[in-house]
Amino acid sequence: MSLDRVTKEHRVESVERALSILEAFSDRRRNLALSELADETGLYKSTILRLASSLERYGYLRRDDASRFRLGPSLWRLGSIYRQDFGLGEHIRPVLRRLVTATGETASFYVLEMDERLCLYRENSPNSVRHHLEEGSRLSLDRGAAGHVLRAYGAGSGNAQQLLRPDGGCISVGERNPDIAAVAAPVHDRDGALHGALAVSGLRSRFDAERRTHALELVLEACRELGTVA
Amino acid sequence: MSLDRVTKEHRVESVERALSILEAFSDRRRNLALSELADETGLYKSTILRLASSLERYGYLRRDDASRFRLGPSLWRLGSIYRQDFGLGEHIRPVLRRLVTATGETASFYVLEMDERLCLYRENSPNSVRHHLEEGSRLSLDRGAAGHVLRAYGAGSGNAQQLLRPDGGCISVGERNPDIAAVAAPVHDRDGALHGALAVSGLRSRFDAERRTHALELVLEACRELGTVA
DNA sequence: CAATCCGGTTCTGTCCAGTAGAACGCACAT
DNA sequence: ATGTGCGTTCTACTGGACAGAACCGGATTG
Repeated sequence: MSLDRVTKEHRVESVERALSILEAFSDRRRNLALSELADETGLYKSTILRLASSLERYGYLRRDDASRFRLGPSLWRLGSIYRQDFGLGEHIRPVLRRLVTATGETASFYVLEMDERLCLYRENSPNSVRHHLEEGSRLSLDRGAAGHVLRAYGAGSGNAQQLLRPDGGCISVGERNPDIAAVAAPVHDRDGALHGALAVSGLRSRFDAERRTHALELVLEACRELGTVA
Repeated sequence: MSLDRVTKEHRVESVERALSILEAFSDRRRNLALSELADETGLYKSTILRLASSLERYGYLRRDDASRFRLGPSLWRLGSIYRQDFGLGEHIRPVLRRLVTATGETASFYVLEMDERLCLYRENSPNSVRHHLEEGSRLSLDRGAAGHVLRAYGAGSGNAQQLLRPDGGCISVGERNPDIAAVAAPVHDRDGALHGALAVSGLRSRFDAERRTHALELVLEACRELGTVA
């Protein structure tokens, strides 16, 4: 009987213990002491040291001069391969940059992963000093224009359709962050399947209704352009 | 007795088996069949399926509609945290972009990891159509201006010092790729420790001796600027 | 049409890999 | 001098993980 692979019973407990060590890190917690890892994962320190030794050997973890653990270079290397698999290569940054220039706001590209969105590319606006979000960030799908777009086109969520405009894009104001407004639209690949969502976002005080409408036009046009290379 | 951590005997074989599955992927081989993974890793297919189940569950691997394995989103997310740890945030892309604009060539930032260099940031020149190198790429240290710089300042290699210019930078022509010339210089952090190397590279037919000298001046200036934020 | 091949999946007896958790050493605080 | 907390080492014990055969289904070949 063929179970769904992700939920199937097969598992290797040691591997999942090791991965749970890696999962303890976040952009707010980029280095951790042994005791902190023990607290976070519930693993014994001796267990962590053994697992960490293997992770270090393969470059997934490292230890700094103060014996604190940090994530290792193999993650960046393999993560970059994951991103390359979306096939946007050298095309997306110029497109994002044009959007930044034309709108004065930050431009991003998100993909749908499970029940979240993941930021693959981001070009910050020189104007946005406290709009801090990094490539690699995970965000929810239930707030923000890009979340609605990914939910509507990719996750088959009926209610997200209602949040879309007739042109297929979406505008949100102060949903994920009260001060931020965003516009987004879907990028489809040649087969018509959802590839990701292109978004422009900025402080709502500057990114007003008129500018949002104009930005969405530019985003929709950029999505059509990206759709020809995906 | 305190052994060097990376070479110490402790290891968890199952974890290293799982990681060897991830290591089978590269930018040239972004999706693999079960049999290909078996060939590449030497593991039994049943072993791979068990290990892969855990990797999938944590988002490190996924399977597409054709049952081929691909790297998963967790690698991009954690890899981005690794890159953030270098603290270059929003400062480096504008610096790289200025170098691209001023020189007409591609600009990159590399860090030293073990006995290799790893590309963390890259801004491609619109001119360079076949100068294909991605963020995340690993390169050797023994060829190319950036490799020499990282070896000289970070790996304590005596002979690399000789390849440096009096101003601390380096120029290379056709070392790693016969058609490519590059200039590079070190970025130090506030403590004076090596942070990474900034490089500009392009086709040697266009990136001639005069332009390289000028580019190196700009790179050295940019390195000083980046040194104040690292 | 039957036989063969190949890739992916399932199953289970066996064994040793991996864990739990105590003990230890060291630095720092009281 | 004593107590605390962190990181490291050690080992008896157990169940996690593997090897590898068997199976299934689709594609190919004769």
